[in-house]
Amino acid sequence: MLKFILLGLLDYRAMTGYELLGWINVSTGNFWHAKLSQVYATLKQLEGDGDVISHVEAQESKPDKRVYTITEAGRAALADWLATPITEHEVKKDGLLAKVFFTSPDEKDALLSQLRLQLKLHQDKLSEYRQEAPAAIGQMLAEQPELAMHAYLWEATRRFGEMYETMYIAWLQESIRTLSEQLP
Amino acid sequence: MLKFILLGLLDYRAMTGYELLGWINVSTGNFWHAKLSQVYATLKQLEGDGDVISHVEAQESKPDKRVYTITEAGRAALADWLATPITEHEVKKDGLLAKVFFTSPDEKDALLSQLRLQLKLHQDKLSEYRQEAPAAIGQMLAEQPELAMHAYLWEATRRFGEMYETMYIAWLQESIRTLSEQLP
DNA sequence: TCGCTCATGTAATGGGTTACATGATTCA
DNA sequence: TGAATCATGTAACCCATTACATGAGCGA
Repeated sequence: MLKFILLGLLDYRAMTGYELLGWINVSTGNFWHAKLSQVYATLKQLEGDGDVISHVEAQESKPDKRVYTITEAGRAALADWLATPITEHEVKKDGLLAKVFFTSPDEKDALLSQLRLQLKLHQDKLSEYRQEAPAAIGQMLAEQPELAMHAYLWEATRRFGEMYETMYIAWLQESIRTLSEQLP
Repeated sequence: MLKFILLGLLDYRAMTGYELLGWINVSTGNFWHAKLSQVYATLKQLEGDGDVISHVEAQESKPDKRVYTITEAGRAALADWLATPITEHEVKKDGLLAKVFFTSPDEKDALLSQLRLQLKLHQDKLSEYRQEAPAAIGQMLAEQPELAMHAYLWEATRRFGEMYETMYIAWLQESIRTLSEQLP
């Protein structure tokens, strides 16, 4: 539900669609992401539902921008979503696991090289969670010092990313080792 | 791509849509899932593309069934997909993390009880990976002993589920502990 | 001069969920 | 008697991606 991600961010402060995507990329990118086109489409839908309102601001030496502000109805919708607990186990989808599952056992070398490529991708992501992500939290706090208490929650989600990538790397290393022994 | 999951399963043996969903639930459910309606729709699409063919079989005291068989073109499409490496970091989506991120810091109690509910869900899932999942692999091997080499690959994906749930539980426990101290 | 940042959107298509519609057999 | 299993599908809708379309300013 990108809808709620946008409402959550607009609850911090009014922003344009372009700015929203910037925040998504540095903060919620860990657990939710979107394309700019979807951000604009969703904002339009939110405005139609009365959850946000917008106005156009002219700028010097930059294009005009449309700034979105959350409404009371929008705050209520957000609070409602936050208060609704998730009671089912959320199912993940992972294309790599699908390939591992269905690879033909005689394609051992191709599989192992795909796993080694993944290892590099996940190691890079891990160092991002350890370096860029804490910096992004600091940046957000610098812009909005009143959100200090929120930083603990942001940190918890960053920490998830760190633990997830650590686990993924451990699984890749274990799998590379055991499959290289087990497959013919 | 449910398409490739279905081709992968049909490469083991010919099956009906209903049977395919049964296998998805006990084997690939870990990394890919689908609704029955989507399975039927995707099979129809695959048949239109020439990747599978089907025929109807009459049964005693059961409804007629339509059995799908993979074609040479389907095998080629599957091999092609398997050979194409994933070169980008796959982005996950997680509704719980979204809620943690955007929860108001003064909703501490509501948040903690949502995290405790999740803890139970993930603990149940972990024991499923430790009990039902190995049994399902044994079951698949009993039905198709010629797939013995595939079992190493299936086990690798089962192991991912086990490690993922273990990590998720550790994160939940850590977050419950630290947030209950940090939030007011 | 080339690519990046800022800035906005629409249209077509694809992938997936929910709801609808049907019906026999078997087991508790 | 009621629920579960077996068995098939369609239609409407929602969410998301890709492609298209435009354009100024700035720094290398």
